[in-house]
Amino acid sequence: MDKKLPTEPYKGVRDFYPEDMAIQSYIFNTWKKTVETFGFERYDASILEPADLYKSKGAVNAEMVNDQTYTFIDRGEREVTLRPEMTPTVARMVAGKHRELSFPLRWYSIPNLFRYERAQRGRLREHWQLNCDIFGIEHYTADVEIIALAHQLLIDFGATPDMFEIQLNNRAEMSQIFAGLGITEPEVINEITRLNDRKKKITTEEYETALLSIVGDTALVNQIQEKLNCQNDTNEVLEGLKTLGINNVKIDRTIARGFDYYTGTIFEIVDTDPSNNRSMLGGGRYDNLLKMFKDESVTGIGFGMGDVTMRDFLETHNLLGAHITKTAPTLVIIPTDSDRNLDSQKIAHLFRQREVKVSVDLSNKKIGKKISDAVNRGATFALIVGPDELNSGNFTLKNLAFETEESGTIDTLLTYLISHTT
RNA sequence: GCGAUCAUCGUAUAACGGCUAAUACUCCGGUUUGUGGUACCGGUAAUCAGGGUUCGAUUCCCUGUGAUCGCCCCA
Repeated sequence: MDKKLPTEPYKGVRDFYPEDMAIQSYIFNTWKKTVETFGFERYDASILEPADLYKSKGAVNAEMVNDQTYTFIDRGEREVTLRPEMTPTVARMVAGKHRELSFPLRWYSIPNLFRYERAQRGRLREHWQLNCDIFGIEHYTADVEIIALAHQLLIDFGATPDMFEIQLNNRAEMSQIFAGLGITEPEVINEITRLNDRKKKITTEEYETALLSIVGDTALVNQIQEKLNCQNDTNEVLEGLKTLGINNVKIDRTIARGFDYYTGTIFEIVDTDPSNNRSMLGGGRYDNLLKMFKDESVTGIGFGMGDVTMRDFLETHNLLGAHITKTAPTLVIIPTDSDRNLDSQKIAHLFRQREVKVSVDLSNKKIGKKISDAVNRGATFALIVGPDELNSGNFTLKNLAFETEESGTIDTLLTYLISHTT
Protein backbone atom coordinates (compact mmCIF):
# COMPACT_ATOMS: atom_id res chain seq x y z
CA MET A 1 0.00 0.00 0.00
CA ASP A 2 2.61 2.55 0.93
CA LYS A 3 5.36 3.12 -1.56
CA LYS A 4 8.75 1.91 -0.35
CA LEU A 5 11.81 4.07 -0.67
CA PRO A 6 14.55 2.97 -3.04
CA THR A 7 17.75 1.68 -1.47
CA GLU A 8 20.00 3.21 -4.10
CA PRO A 9 22.15 6.15 -3.07
CA TYR A 10 21.47 9.57 -4.55
CA LYS A 11 22.46 9.99 -8.18
CA GLY A 12 26.20 10.19 -8.72
CA VAL A 13 27.24 9.55 -5.11
CA ARG A 14 28.46 6.33 -3.54
CA ASP A 15 27.71 4.17 -0.55
CA PHE A 16 30.80 2.74 1.05
CA TYR A 17 30.07 -0.77 2.23
CA PRO A 18 32.90 -2.21 4.36
CA GLU A 19 34.72 -3.69 1.35
CA ASP A 20 34.59 -0.31 -0.44
CA MET A 21 35.55 1.50 2.73
CA ALA A 22 38.61 -0.76 3.04
CA ILE A 23 39.81 0.49 -0.35
CA GLN A 24 38.92 4.08 0.46
CA SER A 25 40.81 3.87 3.75
CA TYR A 26 43.82 2.38 2.04
CA ILE A 27 43.88 5.26 -0.45
CA PHE A 28 43.44 7.92 2.24
CA ASN A 29 46.02 6.35 4.54
CA THR A 30 48.58 6.11 1.77
CA TRP A 31 47.97 9.72 0.78
CA LYS A 32 48.34 10.85 4.37
CA LYS A 33 51.51 8.90 4.91
CA THR A 34 53.26 10.14 1.78
CA VAL A 35 52.17 13.74 2.13
CA GLU A 36 53.32 13.88 5.73
CA THR A 37 56.75 12.62 4.74
CA PHE A 38 56.93 15.83 2.73
CA GLY A 39 56.17 17.81 5.86
CA PHE A 40 52.61 18.79 5.05
CA GLU A 41 50.06 19.66 7.73
CA ARG A 42 46.41 18.74 7.51
CA TYR A 43 43.52 21.20 7.57
CA ASP A 44 39.82 20.98 6.74
CA ALA A 45 36.72 23.13 6.52
CA SER A 46 32.97 22.78 6.10
CA ILE A 47 31.48 21.54 2.87
CA LEU A 48 29.28 24.67 2.93
CA GLU A 49 30.64 27.93 1.59
CA PRO A 50 29.01 31.22 0.67
CA ALA A 51 28.22 31.12 -3.03
CA ASP A 52 30.11 34.38 -3.52
CA LEU A 53 33.39 32.56 -2.91
CA TYR A 54 33.03 30.94 -6.30
CA LYS A 55 31.19 33.69 -8.06
CA SER A 56 33.57 36.58 -7.65
CA LYS A 57 35.20 37.58 -10.86
CA GLY A 58 37.88 35.36 -12.25
CA ALA A 59 37.78 33.04 -9.28
CA VAL A 60 37.10 29.89 -11.24
CA ASN A 61 35.70 28.98 -14.59
CA ALA A 62 32.24 30.30 -15.17
CA GLU A 63 30.69 27.12 -16.49
CA MET A 64 31.52 25.18 -13.39
CA VAL A 65 30.06 27.79 -11.08
CA ASN A 66 26.90 28.40 -13.07
CA ASP A 67 26.03 24.91 -14.21
CA GLN A 68 27.90 22.48 -12.01
CA THR A 69 27.50 23.54 -8.41
CA TYR A 70 24.96 22.61 -5.80
CA THR A 71 23.75 26.04 -4.77
CA PHE A 72 20.72 26.80 -2.62
CA ILE A 73 19.21 29.48 -0.41
CA ASP A 74 19.33 28.77 3.31
CA ARG A 75 16.62 29.72 5.81
CA GLY A 76 18.34 33.01 6.43
CA GLU A 77 18.21 33.76 2.69
CA ARG A 78 21.95 33.35 2.27
CA GLU A 79 23.12 31.78 -0.95
CA VAL A 80 25.12 28.67 -0.10
CA THR A 81 27.22 26.34 -2.26
CA LEU A 82 28.47 22.84 -1.57
CA ARG A 83 32.20 23.24 -2.23
CA PRO A 84 33.08 22.06 -5.76
CA GLU A 85 36.81 22.42 -5.15
CA MET A 86 39.07 23.20 -2.23
CA THR A 87 41.39 25.91 -3.51
CA PRO A 88 39.10 28.91 -2.84
CA THR A 89 38.46 27.58 0.66
CA VAL A 90 42.13 27.22 1.49
CA ALA A 91 42.79 30.65 -0.02
CA ARG A 92 40.07 32.05 2.24
CA MET A 93 41.61 30.37 5.28
CA VAL A 94 45.11 31.56 4.44
CA ALA A 95 43.87 35.11 3.82
CA GLY A 96 41.93 35.03 7.08
CA LYS A 97 45.05 34.47 9.15
CA HIS A 98 47.49 36.02 6.78
CA ARG A 99 49.35 37.94 9.48
CA GLU A 100 49.47 35.12 11.98
CA LEU A 101 50.71 32.37 9.73
CA SER A 102 54.37 31.75 9.30
CA PHE A 103 55.13 31.24 5.65
CA PRO A 104 55.90 29.12 3.78
CA LEU A 105 52.98 26.81 4.44
CA ARG A 106 52.69 23.21 3.39
CA TRP A 107 49.06 22.30 3.81
CA TYR A 108 46.98 19.36 2.74
CA SER A 109 43.40 18.21 3.05
CA ILE A 110 41.19 15.35 1.88
CA PRO A 111 37.83 17.06 1.37
CA ASN A 112 34.73 15.67 -0.28
CA LEU A 113 33.68 17.89 -3.17
CA PHE A 114 30.42 18.21 -5.06
CA ARG A 115 29.72 18.91 -8.68
CA TYR A 116 26.36 18.68 -10.37
CA GLU A 117 27.29 16.84 -13.53
CA ARG A 118 26.52 13.72 -15.48
CA ALA A 119 28.15 10.70 -13.86
CA GLN A 120 30.55 8.65 -15.98
CA ARG A 121 33.81 6.77 -15.63
CA GLY A 122 36.02 8.62 -13.17
CA ARG A 123 33.47 11.42 -12.71
CA LEU A 124 30.88 11.44 -9.97
CA ARG A 125 28.84 14.10 -8.22
CA GLU A 126 30.67 13.62 -4.95
CA HIS A 127 34.30 12.70 -4.73
CA TRP A 128 37.14 13.02 -2.28
CA GLN A 129 40.23 14.82 -3.37
CA LEU A 130 43.68 15.07 -1.90
CA ASN A 131 44.63 18.75 -2.03
CA CYS A 132 48.21 19.82 -1.44
CA ASP A 133 49.45 23.39 -1.55
CA ILE A 134 52.63 25.28 -0.80
CA PHE A 135 52.07 28.95 -0.01
CA GLY A 136 54.62 31.73 0.02
CA ILE A 137 57.45 30.43 -2.17
CA GLU A 138 57.96 32.11 -5.51
CA HIS A 139 61.06 30.15 -6.40
CA TYR A 140 60.54 27.48 -9.07
CA THR A 141 61.79 24.79 -6.68
CA ALA A 142 58.38 24.95 -4.98
CA ASP A 143 56.92 23.83 -8.31
CA VAL A 144 59.48 21.05 -8.41
CA GLU A 145 58.70 20.06 -4.84
CA ILE A 146 54.94 19.86 -5.34
CA ILE A 147 55.28 17.84 -8.55
CA ALA A 148 57.83 15.56 -6.91
CA LEU A 149 55.23 14.97 -4.21
CA ALA A 150 52.59 14.12 -6.80
CA HIS A 151 55.05 11.71 -8.38
CA GLN A 152 55.90 10.09 -5.06
CA LEU A 153 52.22 9.64 -4.23
CA LEU A 154 51.81 7.31 -7.18
CA ILE A 155 55.09 5.53 -6.48
CA ASP A 156 53.96 4.85 -2.92
CA PHE A 157 50.91 3.01 -4.24
CA GLY A 158 53.30 0.64 -5.97
CA ALA A 159 53.15 2.35 -9.36
CA THR A 160 56.20 2.40 -11.58
CA PRO A 161 57.15 5.49 -13.60
CA ASP A 162 56.11 3.88 -16.88
CA MET A 163 52.50 3.71 -15.68
CA PHE A 164 52.00 7.47 -15.74
CA GLU A 165 53.34 10.63 -17.28
CA ILE A 166 53.71 14.11 -15.89
CA GLN A 167 52.74 16.78 -18.40
CA LEU A 168 53.96 20.29 -17.77
CA ASN A 169 53.03 23.65 -19.15
CA ASN A 170 53.22 27.26 -18.06
CA ARG A 171 50.60 29.96 -18.50
CA ALA A 172 53.14 32.76 -18.58
CA GLU A 173 55.23 30.99 -21.18
CA MET A 174 52.13 30.43 -23.28
CA SER A 175 51.37 34.16 -23.18
CA GLN A 176 54.90 34.86 -24.40
CA ILE A 177 54.56 32.32 -27.18
CA PHE A 178 51.32 33.90 -28.32
CA ALA A 179 52.76 37.39 -28.01
CA GLY A 180 55.67 36.30 -30.19
CA LEU A 181 53.15 35.34 -32.82
CA GLY A 182 51.38 38.66 -32.53
CA ILE A 183 48.40 37.21 -30.68
CA THR A 184 47.59 39.35 -27.68
CA GLU A 185 43.80 39.53 -27.31
CA PRO A 186 42.83 37.51 -24.24
CA GLU A 187 39.64 36.31 -25.94
CA VAL A 188 41.54 34.75 -28.82
CA ILE A 189 44.16 33.21 -26.53
CA ASN A 190 41.36 31.77 -24.46
CA GLU A 191 39.72 30.18 -27.47
CA ILE A 192 42.99 28.70 -28.69
CA THR A 193 43.72 27.38 -25.20
CA ARG A 194 40.37 25.67 -25.01
CA LEU A 195 40.90 24.18 -28.45
CA ASN A 196 44.37 22.96 -27.48
CA ASP A 197 42.86 21.23 -24.49
CA ARG A 198 40.78 19.11 -26.88
CA LYS A 199 43.60 18.55 -29.36
CA LYS A 200 44.27 14.97 -28.33
CA LYS A 201 40.64 14.01 -28.77
CA ILE A 202 40.14 15.32 -32.29
CA THR A 203 41.82 14.72 -35.65
CA THR A 204 44.50 17.00 -37.03
CA GLU A 205 42.12 18.14 -39.78
CA GLU A 206 39.43 19.04 -37.26
CA TYR A 207 41.99 20.84 -35.16
CA GLU A 208 43.37 22.84 -38.07
CA THR A 209 39.91 23.78 -39.30
CA ALA A 210 38.88 24.96 -35.85
CA LEU A 211 42.12 26.85 -35.36
CA LEU A 212 41.76 28.54 -38.73
CA SER A 213 38.29 29.73 -37.84
CA ILE A 214 39.74 31.36 -34.70
CA VAL A 215 42.83 33.06 -36.14
CA GLY A 216 41.71 33.32 -39.78
CA ASP A 217 45.17 32.91 -41.26
CA THR A 218 46.68 29.67 -42.60
CA ALA A 219 50.26 30.81 -42.04
CA LEU A 220 49.48 31.55 -38.42
CA VAL A 221 47.81 28.16 -37.99
CA ASN A 222 51.05 26.51 -39.08
CA GLN A 223 53.16 28.70 -36.83
CA ILE A 224 51.03 27.90 -33.82
CA GLN A 225 51.25 24.18 -34.48
CA GLU A 226 54.99 24.44 -34.84
CA LYS A 227 55.28 26.13 -31.46
CA LEU A 228 53.00 23.58 -29.80
CA ASN A 229 54.88 20.63 -31.21
CA CYS A 230 58.27 21.83 -30.09
CA GLN A 231 59.63 18.64 -28.52
CA ASN A 232 62.80 20.27 -27.28
CA ASP A 233 61.05 22.75 -25.03
CA THR A 234 62.31 22.74 -21.53
CA ASN A 235 62.21 24.95 -18.47
CA GLU A 236 63.71 25.06 -15.02
CA VAL A 237 60.90 23.04 -13.47
CA LEU A 238 61.46 20.21 -15.94
CA GLU A 239 65.21 20.33 -15.37
CA GLY A 240 64.69 20.44 -11.63
CA LEU A 241 62.55 17.31 -11.71
CA LYS A 242 65.17 15.51 -13.76
CA THR A 243 67.79 16.50 -11.22
CA LEU A 244 65.64 14.75 -8.61
CA GLY A 245 65.59 11.65 -10.78
CA ILE A 246 62.06 12.10 -12.09
CA ASN A 247 62.15 11.44 -15.81
CA ASN A 248 58.59 10.51 -16.81
CA VAL A 249 57.87 14.17 -17.40
CA LYS A 250 57.57 16.32 -20.48
CA ILE A 251 56.46 19.74 -21.59
CA ASP A 252 53.09 19.60 -23.30
CA ARG A 253 51.88 22.93 -24.65
CA THR A 254 48.33 21.68 -25.04
CA ILE A 255 47.84 21.31 -21.30
CA ALA A 256 45.34 24.01 -20.43
CA ARG A 257 43.62 23.40 -17.05
CA GLY A 258 40.13 24.70 -16.56
CA PHE A 259 40.55 27.18 -13.77
CA ASP A 260 41.33 30.76 -14.64
CA TYR A 261 43.29 31.45 -11.49
CA TYR A 262 46.46 29.72 -12.61
CA THR A 263 49.25 32.13 -13.56
CA GLY A 264 52.42 30.08 -14.03
CA THR A 265 53.24 26.39 -14.02
CA ILE A 266 50.33 24.07 -14.74
CA PHE A 267 50.58 20.30 -14.80
CA GLU A 268 48.68 17.08 -15.07
CA ILE A 269 49.49 13.44 -14.51
CA VAL A 270 47.90 11.03 -16.96
CA ASP A 271 47.64 7.25 -16.93
CA THR A 272 49.68 5.77 -19.75
CA ASP A 273 47.37 2.76 -19.98
CA PRO A 274 45.11 3.44 -22.98
CA SER A 275 42.12 1.84 -21.25
CA ASN A 276 42.24 4.47 -18.52
CA ASN A 277 43.38 7.39 -20.59
CA ARG A 278 42.54 10.15 -18.16
CA SER A 279 44.07 12.87 -16.17
CA MET A 280 44.38 11.64 -12.59
CA LEU A 281 45.78 14.73 -11.04
CA GLY A 282 46.07 18.36 -11.97
CA GLY A 283 47.28 21.59 -10.52
CA GLY A 284 49.37 24.66 -10.92
CA ARG A 285 50.60 27.95 -9.60
CA TYR A 286 48.32 30.81 -8.70
CA ASP A 287 49.59 34.22 -7.69
CA ASN A 288 46.45 36.23 -7.17
CA LEU A 289 44.02 34.04 -5.35
CA LEU A 290 44.21 35.91 -2.07
CA LYS A 291 43.34 39.18 -3.77
CA MET A 292 39.68 38.29 -3.43
CA PHE A 293 40.11 38.80 0.31
CA LYS A 294 43.08 41.10 0.83
CA ASP A 295 45.16 43.59 -1.07
CA GLU A 296 48.25 41.68 -0.18
CA SER A 297 49.07 38.66 -2.25
CA VAL A 298 50.63 35.32 -1.47
CA THR A 299 51.73 32.98 -4.18
CA GLY A 300 50.71 29.36 -4.04
CA ILE A 301 51.13 26.17 -5.95
CA GLY A 302 49.10 23.05 -5.49
CA PHE A 303 47.22 20.17 -6.98
CA GLY A 304 44.24 17.96 -6.45
CA MET A 305 43.96 14.25 -6.99
CA GLY A 306 40.65 12.42 -6.88
CA ASP A 307 39.79 9.21 -5.08
CA VAL A 308 37.70 7.99 -8.01
CA THR A 309 40.47 8.44 -10.56
CA MET A 310 42.97 7.05 -8.07
CA ARG A 311 40.93 3.89 -7.62
CA ASP A 312 40.52 3.52 -11.39
CA PHE A 313 44.27 3.85 -11.75
CA LEU A 314 45.01 1.27 -9.06
CA GLU A 315 42.50 -1.16 -10.53
CA THR A 316 43.77 -0.63 -14.06
CA HIS A 317 47.31 -1.50 -12.97
CA ASN A 318 46.36 -4.21 -10.46
CA LEU A 319 47.83 -2.31 -7.54
CA LEU A 320 45.11 -3.09 -5.01
CA GLY A 321 44.73 -6.69 -3.91
CA ALA A 322 47.07 -7.52 -1.09
CA HIS A 323 46.94 -4.02 0.40
CA ILE A 324 43.26 -4.20 1.23
CA THR A 325 42.57 -5.59 4.65
CA LYS A 326 39.16 -5.91 6.21
CA THR A 327 38.93 -4.82 9.80
CA ALA A 328 38.29 -8.20 11.37
CA PRO A 329 38.26 -8.81 15.11
CA THR A 330 41.26 -10.72 16.42
CA LEU A 331 39.07 -12.73 18.75
CA VAL A 332 35.44 -13.81 18.53
CA ILE A 333 33.93 -14.95 21.80
CA ILE A 334 31.25 -17.58 21.27
CA PRO A 335 28.66 -18.12 23.99
CA THR A 336 27.11 -21.59 23.80
CA ASP A 337 23.66 -20.04 24.17
CA SER A 338 22.14 -16.61 24.73
CA ASP A 339 22.16 -17.06 28.51
CA ARG A 340 25.97 -16.86 28.37
CA ASN A 341 26.03 -13.63 26.37
CA LEU A 342 26.56 -11.35 29.36
CA ASP A 343 29.27 -13.57 30.82
CA SER A 344 30.97 -13.44 27.43
CA GLN A 345 30.71 -9.66 27.25
CA LYS A 346 32.33 -9.47 30.66
CA ILE A 347 35.24 -11.60 29.45
CA ALA A 348 35.46 -9.53 26.26
CA HIS A 349 36.04 -6.47 28.41
CA LEU A 350 39.18 -8.04 29.88
CA PHE A 351 40.62 -8.58 26.42
CA ARG A 352 39.62 -5.10 25.24
CA GLN A 353 41.46 -3.52 28.14
CA ARG A 354 44.56 -5.06 26.63
CA GLU A 355 43.63 -3.60 23.22
CA VAL A 356 42.61 -6.88 21.66
CA LYS A 357 39.88 -6.46 19.02
CA VAL A 358 37.04 -8.63 20.25
CA SER A 359 33.52 -9.25 19.09
CA VAL A 360 31.01 -11.40 20.93
CA ASP A 361 28.72 -13.51 18.79
CA LEU A 362 25.31 -12.62 20.23
CA SER A 363 23.33 -14.63 17.69
CA ASN A 364 21.42 -17.76 18.61
CA LYS A 365 23.02 -19.85 15.91
CA LYS A 366 24.49 -23.22 16.71
CA ILE A 367 28.08 -23.35 17.90
CA GLY A 368 29.48 -24.93 14.75
CA LYS A 369 27.87 -22.16 12.74
CA LYS A 370 29.25 -19.49 15.01
CA ILE A 371 32.76 -20.87 14.59
CA SER A 372 32.53 -20.94 10.82
CA ASP A 373 31.12 -17.38 10.89
CA ALA A 374 34.18 -16.32 12.90
CA VAL A 375 36.44 -17.96 10.33
CA ASN A 376 34.60 -16.26 7.48
CA ARG A 377 34.90 -12.88 9.18
CA GLY A 378 38.66 -13.32 9.26
CA ALA A 379 39.08 -13.65 13.03
CA THR A 380 42.27 -15.28 14.26
CA PHE A 381 40.98 -16.76 17.53
CA ALA A 382 37.71 -18.04 18.94
CA LEU A 383 36.87 -18.59 22.60
CA ILE A 384 33.92 -20.80 23.60
CA VAL A 385 32.04 -19.72 26.71
CA GLY A 386 29.55 -22.16 28.22
CA PRO A 387 28.44 -23.42 31.65
CA ASP A 388 31.28 -25.99 31.85
CA GLU A 389 33.95 -23.37 31.20
CA LEU A 390 32.38 -20.84 33.54
CA ASN A 391 32.08 -23.39 36.36
CA SER A 392 35.57 -24.81 36.01
CA GLY A 393 37.34 -21.60 35.01
CA ASN A 394 39.09 -23.61 32.35
CA PHE A 395 38.54 -22.24 28.83
CA THR A 396 39.60 -23.31 25.36
CA LEU A 397 41.05 -20.80 22.90
CA LYS A 398 40.97 -21.90 19.29
CA ASN A 399 43.52 -20.68 16.82
CA LEU A 400 41.33 -20.59 13.72
CA ALA A 401 44.15 -20.24 11.23
CA PHE A 402 46.28 -23.13 12.45
CA GLU A 403 43.40 -25.23 13.84
CA THR A 404 45.11 -25.60 17.21
CA GLU A 405 43.74 -25.17 20.71
CA GLU A 406 45.06 -23.83 23.96
CA SER A 407 43.43 -24.43 27.35
CA GLY A 408 43.67 -22.52 30.56
CA THR A 409 42.23 -19.70 32.63
CA ILE A 410 41.18 -16.45 31.01
CA ASP A 411 44.37 -14.85 32.31
CA THR A 412 46.69 -17.43 30.79
CA LEU A 413 44.78 -17.41 27.52
CA LEU A 414 44.92 -13.62 27.42
CA THR A 415 48.66 -13.72 27.89
CA TYR A 416 48.96 -16.47 25.29
CA LEU A 417 46.86 -14.53 22.76
CA ILE A 418 48.80 -11.34 23.20
CA SER A 419 52.11 -13.12 22.77
CA HIS A 420 50.79 -14.74 19.59
CA THR A 421 49.59 -11.56 17.90
CA THR A 422 51.94 -8.92 16.68
C1' G B 1 22.67 20.38 -21.12
C1' C B 2 23.44 16.74 -25.67
C1' G B 3 24.14 11.64 -27.83
C1' A B 4 24.58 6.08 -27.68
C1' U B 5 23.73 1.44 -25.20
C1' C B 6 21.36 -1.19 -21.47
C1' A B 7 17.61 -2.64 -17.35
C1' U B 8 15.37 -10.52 -15.06
C1' C B 9 15.93 -13.38 -7.53
C1' G B 10 20.73 -10.13 -2.88
C1' U B 11 24.91 -10.92 -6.89
C1' A B 12 26.31 -12.84 -11.88
C1' U B 13 24.03 -14.93 -16.02
C1' A B 14 19.84 -17.84 -19.09
C1' A B 15 14.92 -18.22 -21.46
C1' C B 16 12.20 -18.23 -30.52
C1' G B 17 6.32 -13.68 -28.87
C1' G B 18 3.91 -19.56 -25.92
C1' C B 19 4.83 -25.23 -19.97
C1' U B 20 5.02 -23.46 -12.89
C1' A B 21 10.78 -17.78 -15.78
C1' A B 22 16.19 -21.51 -15.39
C1' U B 23 21.39 -22.03 -13.44
C1' A B 24 25.53 -20.75 -10.23
C1' C B 25 27.11 -18.13 -5.96
C1' U B 26 25.33 -15.77 -1.45
C1' C B 27 21.79 -16.21 2.50
C1' C B 28 18.58 -19.36 5.80
C1' G B 29 17.55 -24.38 7.63
C1' G B 30 18.79 -29.63 8.03
C1' U B 31 22.08 -34.14 7.94
C1' U B 32 25.33 -33.13 13.25
C1' U B 33 20.11 -31.17 20.62
C1' G B 34 28.07 -27.95 23.12
C1' U B 35 32.73 -27.09 18.65
C1' G B 36 35.58 -25.44 11.84
C1' G B 37 35.69 -23.66 6.02
C1' U B 38 34.26 -29.41 2.74
C1' A B 39 30.15 -32.72 1.23
C1' C B 40 24.95 -33.94 0.67
C1' C B 41 19.60 -32.48 1.12
C1' G B 42 15.97 -28.66 1.44
C1' G B 43 14.14 -23.46 1.49
C1' U B 44 13.53 -17.96 0.66
C1' A B 45 13.99 -14.82 -3.50
C1' A B 46 13.37 -11.54 -9.83
C1' U B 47 11.15 -9.78 -15.33
C1' C B 48 12.50 -1.16 -13.15
C1' A B 49 7.45 1.87 -13.44
C1' G B 50 3.26 3.22 -16.50
C1' G B 51 0.84 2.74 -21.13
C1' G B 52 0.30 0.33 -26.18
C1' U B 53 0.39 -3.90 -30.09
C1' U B 54 -1.13 -9.23 -29.58
C1' C B 55 -5.32 -14.86 -28.33
C1' G B 56 -0.77 -14.48 -25.47
C1' A B 57 4.84 -9.78 -23.88
C1' U B 58 10.83 -10.93 -19.93
C1' U B 59 10.94 -10.59 -25.39
C1' C B 60 8.00 -5.74 -30.00
C1' C B 61 6.56 -0.10 -29.65
C1' C B 62 5.99 4.67 -26.67
C1' U B 63 6.79 7.57 -22.12
C1' G B 64 9.15 7.94 -17.49
C1' U B 65 13.03 6.42 -14.09
C1' G B 66 17.81 4.48 -13.34
C1' A B 67 22.68 2.67 -14.85
C1' U B 68 26.90 2.47 -18.12
C1' C B 69 29.77 4.82 -21.99
C1' G B 70 30.94 9.20 -24.75
C1' C B 71 30.47 14.95 -25.64
C1' C B 72 30.82 19.48 -22.69
C1' C B 73 33.61 20.29 -18.33
C1' C B 74 36.91 18.24 -15.00
C1' A B 75 39.59 14.76 -10.21
